[in-house]
Amino acid sequence: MKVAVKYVQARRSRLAQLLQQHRFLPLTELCDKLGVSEATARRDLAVLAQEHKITRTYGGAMSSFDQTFSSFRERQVRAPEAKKRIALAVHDLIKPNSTCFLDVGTTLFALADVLRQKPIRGLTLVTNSLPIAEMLGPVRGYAVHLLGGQLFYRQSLLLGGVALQTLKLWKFDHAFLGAEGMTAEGIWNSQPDVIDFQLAVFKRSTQSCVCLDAQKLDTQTDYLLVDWKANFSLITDATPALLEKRGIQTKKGQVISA
Amino acid sequence: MKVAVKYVQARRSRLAQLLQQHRFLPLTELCDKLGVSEATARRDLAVLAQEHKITRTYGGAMSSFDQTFSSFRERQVRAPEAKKRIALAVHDLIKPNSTCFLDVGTTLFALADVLRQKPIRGLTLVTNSLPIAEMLGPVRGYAVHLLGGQLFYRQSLLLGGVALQTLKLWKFDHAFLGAEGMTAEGIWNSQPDVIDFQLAVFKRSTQSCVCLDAQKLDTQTDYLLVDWKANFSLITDATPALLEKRGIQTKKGQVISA
DNA sequence: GTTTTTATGATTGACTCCAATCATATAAAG
DNA sequence: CTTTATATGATTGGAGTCAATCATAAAAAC
Repeated sequence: MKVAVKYVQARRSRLAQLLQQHRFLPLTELCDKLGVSEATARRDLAVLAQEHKITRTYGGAMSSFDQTFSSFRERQVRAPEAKKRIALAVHDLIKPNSTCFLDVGTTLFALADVLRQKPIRGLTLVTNSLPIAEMLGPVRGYAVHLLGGQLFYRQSLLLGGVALQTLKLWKFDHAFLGAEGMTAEGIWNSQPDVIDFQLAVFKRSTQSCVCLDAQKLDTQTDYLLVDWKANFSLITDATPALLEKRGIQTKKGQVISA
Repeated sequence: MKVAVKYVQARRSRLAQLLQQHRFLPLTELCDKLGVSEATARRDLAVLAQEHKITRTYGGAMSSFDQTFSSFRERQVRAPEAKKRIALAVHDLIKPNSTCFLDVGTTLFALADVLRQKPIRGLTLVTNSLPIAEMLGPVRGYAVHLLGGQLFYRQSLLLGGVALQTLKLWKFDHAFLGAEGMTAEGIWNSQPDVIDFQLAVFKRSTQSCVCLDAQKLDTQTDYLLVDWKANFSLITDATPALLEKRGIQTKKGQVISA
């Protein structure tokens, strides 16, 4: 039984929109929502797939537009077990009702995941990482703030003058930062404006922690963030013996082992 | 042929991680990536699904964590055609190399989608909406900035003192705002801090536009944003005749019809 | 008003996916 | 070293999905 062309187009529009709102919908559910048979839904999906408006899977469909910070999430995560251990060690440090800054990076993302799964009461969390904000935003009892700034999409982070300016409004109990490497000389990163930002975070924090796994040992990039005399803690899965073996001389109590 | 328990656990961890990095993977691809048979992959997926670490679908799997601003995206979108027309009308207004502010709301999200599909060269875009930042972040040639502030996850927006502060750093060629309703008296919204913020945006914009579809006619909420004497443009699919019929007296050239 | 076009749901046979079962081989336990 | 447990891949039969086909009914065109 033929229906009017404009009804068909409206139905297909609504179908595409439904799939934009859900990550995946099985065919039977699409039939229910649209009030059509499987055969009709299949034909609609075939047309929309051909127009690249949806993505077809076996038994269902999803939208074509990938609304996640895909370049961040596709990044190869190395040493996930070590990062998880560091994240758990950090979790043990954080007290209820405290204010923490979370930097960008896969170790901090692992920390966000632990904070999501094991919430700590009354936390105020400040970050410039959009995936971390996205991860922790739904957790009841958390007040999540973003610093703002220019969006660097590939790294899923916000930087620039605005971020530095809004940073000045904050005072953190703890700050948890990432870096690219650590050597006998200190902690290294590869972008000067990231370092500027991180130093600014240091200044505004009662306790500043750099979270690095053992794979970052002996990695030196272009810019020295801090040397070992500076006032910060290192949270790492590398043992004190291993650190000493690599010529890293830390102060008493500076290293927190994960 | 039995393999060690720790190999099984490592493989399952890697499987969960793979699915965190991709929205969906078919079973055959998971087999390829993990180097196991379908039967083994199915058993692994069954275990991970039971532990709520992944979501199983017919023919494949995806991660459990829903990494989109789901409360925003699940919101019922009404009058999508009208919103699309308004979005296209706005697109026609925007000149290359200009600086625009995009507010929160489903009409502005439709605008973001048009700006994604039909990019305008050299735009600087400022927003406090995370889905809009996420949508436009990947577009080459766009500089996307977020204002920062406290994350209101359900509305997927940033508000508060920080947002107002960082707003002061900007001057917009155009600002495109949403609202809850319009009557003979003016434009209405339902939250005072949203109105404070929007008025601050008005002040910093050469041209301020409110984008409302006809469904918002005769809708009055708690707070008046602006009356019709104020200096702003209305971009709407409601005809001038319909506006006049509802007792809305606009200034010459104030209404841009979509 | 008549003819043509086409969208629909039902049906069908082919294809894909699935869990259960089994034999085998290795890890784990004693 | 022996015995037990269990992870694996292959196989199987059942379940689910799929596109093609068809009859029907209404929209569209004339």
